[in-house]
Amino acid sequence: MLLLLQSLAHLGIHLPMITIKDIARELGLSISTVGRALTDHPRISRETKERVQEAAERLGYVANTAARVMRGGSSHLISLLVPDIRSEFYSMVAHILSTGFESEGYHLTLSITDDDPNREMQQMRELMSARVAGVVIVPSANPRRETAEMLSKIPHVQLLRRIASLGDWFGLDDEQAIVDAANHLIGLGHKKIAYIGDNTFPTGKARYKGFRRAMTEAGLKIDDSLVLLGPPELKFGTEAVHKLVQGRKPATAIITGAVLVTLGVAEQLSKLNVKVPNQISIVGFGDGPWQRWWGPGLTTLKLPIEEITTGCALWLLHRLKTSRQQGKDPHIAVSPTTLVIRNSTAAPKSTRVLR
Amino acid sequence: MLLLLQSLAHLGIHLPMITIKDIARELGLSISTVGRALTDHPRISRETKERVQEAAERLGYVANTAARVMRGGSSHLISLLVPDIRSEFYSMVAHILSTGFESEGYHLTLSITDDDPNREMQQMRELMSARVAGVVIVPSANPRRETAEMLSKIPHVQLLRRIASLGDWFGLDDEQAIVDAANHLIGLGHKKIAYIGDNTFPTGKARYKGFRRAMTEAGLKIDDSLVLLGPPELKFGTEAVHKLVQGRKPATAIITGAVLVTLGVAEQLSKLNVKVPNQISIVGFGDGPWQRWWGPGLTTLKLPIEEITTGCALWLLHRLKTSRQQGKDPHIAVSPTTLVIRNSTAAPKSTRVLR
DNA sequence: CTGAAAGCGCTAACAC
DNA sequence: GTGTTAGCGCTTTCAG
Repeated sequence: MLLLLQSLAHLGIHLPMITIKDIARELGLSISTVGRALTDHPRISRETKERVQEAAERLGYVANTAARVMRGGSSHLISLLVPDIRSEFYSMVAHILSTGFESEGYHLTLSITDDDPNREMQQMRELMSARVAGVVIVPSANPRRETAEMLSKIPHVQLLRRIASLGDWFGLDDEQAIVDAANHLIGLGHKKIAYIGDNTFPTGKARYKGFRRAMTEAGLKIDDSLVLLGPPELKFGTEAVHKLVQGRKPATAIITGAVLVTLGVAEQLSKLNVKVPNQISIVGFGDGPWQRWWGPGLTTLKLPIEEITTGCALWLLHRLKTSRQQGKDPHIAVSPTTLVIRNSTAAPKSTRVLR
Repeated sequence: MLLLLQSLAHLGIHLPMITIKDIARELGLSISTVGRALTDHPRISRETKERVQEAAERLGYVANTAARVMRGGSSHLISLLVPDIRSEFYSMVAHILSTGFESEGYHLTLSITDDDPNREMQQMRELMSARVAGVVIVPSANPRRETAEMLSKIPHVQLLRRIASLGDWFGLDDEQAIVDAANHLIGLGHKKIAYIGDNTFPTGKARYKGFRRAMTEAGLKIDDSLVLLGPPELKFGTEAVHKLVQGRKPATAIITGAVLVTLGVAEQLSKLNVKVPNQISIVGFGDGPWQRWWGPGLTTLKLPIEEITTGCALWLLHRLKTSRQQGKDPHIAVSPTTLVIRNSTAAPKSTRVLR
């Protein structure tokens, strides 16, 4: 019989799933007894439990999540909303979350927003409809009000990017990161430092602020023609390099303020055969395997992704257990970045000549 | 009232969701009328539909997927099971699938198997329980029988790796890929070619077979001490390089037969300061940004990921529409790889000396 | 210890 | 054009 069913399945005939009712009929028990046996209810005899267990396995019974959810139970689904999972950044996040949640009985769903507030809202609608237990979101620059409303109804955490009105957040010390990068260059004697980064997202603004702060504190003037602000995308990085190269005022160093921008800039510098660090120094944002191999090795800001993602996961799981949140201030966790110095940064030519 | 509800929500008090019943009460209509209005039923007056629509939006109604699923409807969930989403490879797959499915009203869930058959089985149980509509799986080397049984009950496709008994598959022409790589090296005059790859998965076996075939067809002897077989992981790649370097018989070229192995080998060659292609040539497996920048530029096999993933997505969506599969042979789609020649391959020293 | 029955939210067959 | 009702699979009272 079982074999027959399987061969039917192999033919692509998808049979109805086995339910608690089937087991009850098979064993001549009532539905509720079977249900209790399956949930290890104390007032069920061991013998009955064993019989039920055996029958369940034999018939290939799989509990129906939908039914549980309908009764007000959890979907055991936690969703991750990111702009683009191809980023090594976000794929690392997804991996950690998926692994971490699974061990707690939760399952990860993945939504790509492409930084489009409408897609983001649409995805959130789906998630609300599926009654996801929780959400980890890297929000777009300007989430729709409806998105915020939906989020407010379920446990959620922001990751990396922060929209103040959305509550809890785990992220980087963005401003200080760029301050560190700039100070490193300033310490090497650079004065004409270009900044290529984002100014759309709060994180981007913070990084840019860090750049200005470091320059100001060092008593250096910021040359506006060396500040290129745009979306945190690979394409913007490549274009920015073009502009920089074509501009009259030469920079002796570049700081990039976003992961993909760094990739675009690096790619373009290679393509244009710019000598690093002879012609120009560069400090990147984000570290991984390729940053070690690119040109002379990229001096870059290493981001504590594992750290903040793990923190984020633990926090959300905690929130899911303690159903009711304290009506307190949002939880904010800021993690520091680390400047990894390789060979893409050196003293500027003029300085070295003067020495 | 609405404002009150929202402020409550902001305090973390998660209210019960609005149901079709609430709308009915609000409007003094019956439940079924509201239900029909929401699904744009023909026999409902326009006026009623508009009133219902308005009320639904005002109250923030979100349909309950669980209820739909319980009635035999689709969960609109499609699952992707991969060993490790951090691979640029699989994250690309995830991105394409998520985007592609979303436009068809499906949502992607992500399961990490870590190539562990038990985790794989456990994940599948969860998915069956959640009544996912379909599954895209990169199977582990030896899936548990129960995993196969569960898969047989729902529409599914294998991606990249293929277990014959699991049916439909979209993958690469693995054997031919390595034949191309080997022929390139053989054409350059290499005779002592090392192969570092996997021999656990069917795909790995096919690649290794390609290596042997190319060597045999060229009349070259395969030196077993130059064949290093192990799991398709970064660590194995680095270890393999160590063994190769310590071995007495020197290879003049390396072929790597897996993406992560390539990464490990490349990393290790850099670390050991091996001159490429002077001391040794190398052909990698898989292309991306870093392969261009690594050392002199890595000659490598470019994989048509977008192509096979898109094909895979379309096929699965098709299967979901035509509920009943033809009881025919499994659908097999093989896509060719492309050898991208950069500067990590050159004629072996001895040959050049002789010229 | 076990059974009967209600109800979660929605859809659809059946009234009117 | 709209209302009534049954039932999807499961949990959870309430009865034995």
